[in-house]
Amino acid sequence: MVGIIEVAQHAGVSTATVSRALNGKANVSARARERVLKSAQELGYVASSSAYTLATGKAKNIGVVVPFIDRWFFSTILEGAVNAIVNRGYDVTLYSLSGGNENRNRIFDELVLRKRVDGVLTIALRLSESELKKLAELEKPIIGIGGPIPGARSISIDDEGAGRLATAHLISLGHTKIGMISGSPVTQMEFHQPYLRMTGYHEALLDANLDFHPQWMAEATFTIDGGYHAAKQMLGKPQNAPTAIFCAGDEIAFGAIQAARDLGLRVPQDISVVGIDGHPLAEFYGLSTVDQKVMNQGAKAADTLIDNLESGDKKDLKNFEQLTIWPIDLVVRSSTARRTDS
Amino acid sequence: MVGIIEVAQHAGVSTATVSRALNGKANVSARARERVLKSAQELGYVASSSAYTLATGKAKNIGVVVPFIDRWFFSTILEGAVNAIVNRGYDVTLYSLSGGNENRNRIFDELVLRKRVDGVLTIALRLSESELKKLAELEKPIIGIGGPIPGARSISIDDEGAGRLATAHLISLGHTKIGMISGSPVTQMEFHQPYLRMTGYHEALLDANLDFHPQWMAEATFTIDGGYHAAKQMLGKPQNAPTAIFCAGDEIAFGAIQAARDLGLRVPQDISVVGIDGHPLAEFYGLSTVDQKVMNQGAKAADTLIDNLESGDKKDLKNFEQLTIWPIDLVVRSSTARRTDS
DNA sequence: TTATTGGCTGTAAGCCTTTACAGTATTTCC
DNA sequence: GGAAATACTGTAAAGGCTTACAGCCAATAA
Repeated sequence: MVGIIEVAQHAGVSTATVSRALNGKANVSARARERVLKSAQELGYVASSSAYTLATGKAKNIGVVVPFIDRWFFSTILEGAVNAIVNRGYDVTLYSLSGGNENRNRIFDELVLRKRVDGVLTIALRLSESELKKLAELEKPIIGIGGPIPGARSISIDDEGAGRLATAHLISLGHTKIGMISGSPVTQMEFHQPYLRMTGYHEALLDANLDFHPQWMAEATFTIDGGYHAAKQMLGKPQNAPTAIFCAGDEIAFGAIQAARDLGLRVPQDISVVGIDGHPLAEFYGLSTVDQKVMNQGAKAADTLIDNLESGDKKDLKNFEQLTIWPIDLVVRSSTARRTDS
Repeated sequence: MVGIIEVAQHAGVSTATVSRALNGKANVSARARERVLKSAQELGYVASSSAYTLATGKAKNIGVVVPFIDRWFFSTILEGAVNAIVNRGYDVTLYSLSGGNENRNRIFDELVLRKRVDGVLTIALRLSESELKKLAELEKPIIGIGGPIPGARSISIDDEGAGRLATAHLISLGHTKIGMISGSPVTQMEFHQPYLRMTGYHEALLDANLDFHPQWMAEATFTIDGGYHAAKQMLGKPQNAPTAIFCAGDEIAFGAIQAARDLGLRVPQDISVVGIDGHPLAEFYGLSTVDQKVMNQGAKAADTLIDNLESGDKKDLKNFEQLTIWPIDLVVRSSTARRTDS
């Protein structure tokens, strides 16, 4: 295994100069730098990251914690975050909580403590008091996506506003019988998106002086089949069915569209459907949706975290609470239309 | 920051004893061990991983390389692998190639070389000559999922056999006009699954003395809308449409089912559809499919890799080529039925 | 009783970098 | 030409752990 000493000998300089040259530090003559670079290249030398970390205290590594990997929302944020992190020259250590909650303690205790990571990015995760305390003690910057984190930085859309926007869109099309299929939380430790989106729905109804009917409210897992079954129940009732449905997520909406069709209802003539997300299949299904540019959220959070890390500014490392509201955008397609009196 | 020295003082022993006790080594009296554990607990001590790695040469970390994260197949394997790895007490460093190929070199050069990882798990990735050489030189064990890797260990289903099995299932139901929607590779550096599955399809036809009609062959991206569009073309032709379709992936099959319905064809009465994968939505769509237990593949590969790593057996570290064929299983649901003469 | 063994324990070297500090060569300015 | 500043360069300490080796003591054997 070739180390810094071999490179130094090969280049005819000291290890200090090799280190300086390779790390782009000042105080290295052009000639020395060139020779070092060439030697390192030739010998295929790359500095040991553990020695680097031990000496500098920097791990060049970001810990990313997700509740699940194999779901569209999480994997998409992850994709955005991972690419952004790698582009900044950092590695990512991935922790998934899907393996069971007993891992959770270990993750926060050991992995962060062990100086494996310089900072932590959590996705759609509420942190417990003690977890926050631990992270704060270590002065590791944290950033969260999906909801506010007490004492730390975070990025989230305005879920309530998104619910209001989607519902208002339906109202503006003349709908008065508007149902909602909400999402059920997948784990205990998530944010209250479903609840907030529902609140937005209620507010929009209230603003328009529309009644809320409990039978127009359902809950489903954030999947196509969840949405399908819920919508089938809601739309299958012979009378008093809504003419429009707001779904808390796009996948739910895809299922709802499917269910409507299976019931012989035309979308959008007989029933309008709107979702939240901006799922890649929304285009295919012609789904009108509140786009929240999921992948970009991951990238943005990662960049913010690393900016933070690198802005030697100590004050920045203090994880003062700060919630950045991520913009959303209503994309109207063919699943919503003006209400037709039938 | 509390280090091993503080723990040693607190417990009234030497650092050597602390290290031995914490790592479960022999030659520590029960009393000393207990006191060390208690002190470490009280002080909230966890050994620095960089120091550990530097001293032992072990990173307790597995590098996982995927072409994409935000696609069902990859994220599911990843989920399985990550959970298995964490259960073995290792971390996972995740590399995605989706950010562009210029990252690829960096990943193999630096990240592995830098001793960040003890081993590498690649998912659905063909490795180049030089990448294999690099890994071999470093004597880092590698394992791949999705196809054979020259000179290294790998796990894969028999793609040709899967194609044969799916097609034979349709044939056994009396179908003679059998189409196939193949998948298009997403990146250059993937295995030839689409091609192999197609070969299996051809073989099965040949075995049954059935003709192959080029117009019954289409290609689609591995997505619902890809399958939808391809199937619509194939089934939309007024005459000589197939009565059954074999899709190279479940998502393609979902789209095909959709397309058939939109064309007024009943599944399975008018058209049978079979896929490959075992996607969680297969149940919902009633899709007959060749289940390849994707998540388990990830877990199995991870466990094999770590077994390898820990079986101090030097011979095992030689990455002798070895392809483990992963079992598949035809799951028959309601999307396939006996051909009815129409 | 003494000699041997075996179980524990501690000291200190080693893992591979980075970087403070001191030292040398070169340039600049009177 | 000499002094002072500048630009490099090298030596060696530090970072926090593991572990080889030597030392100690109590237990066992003779």
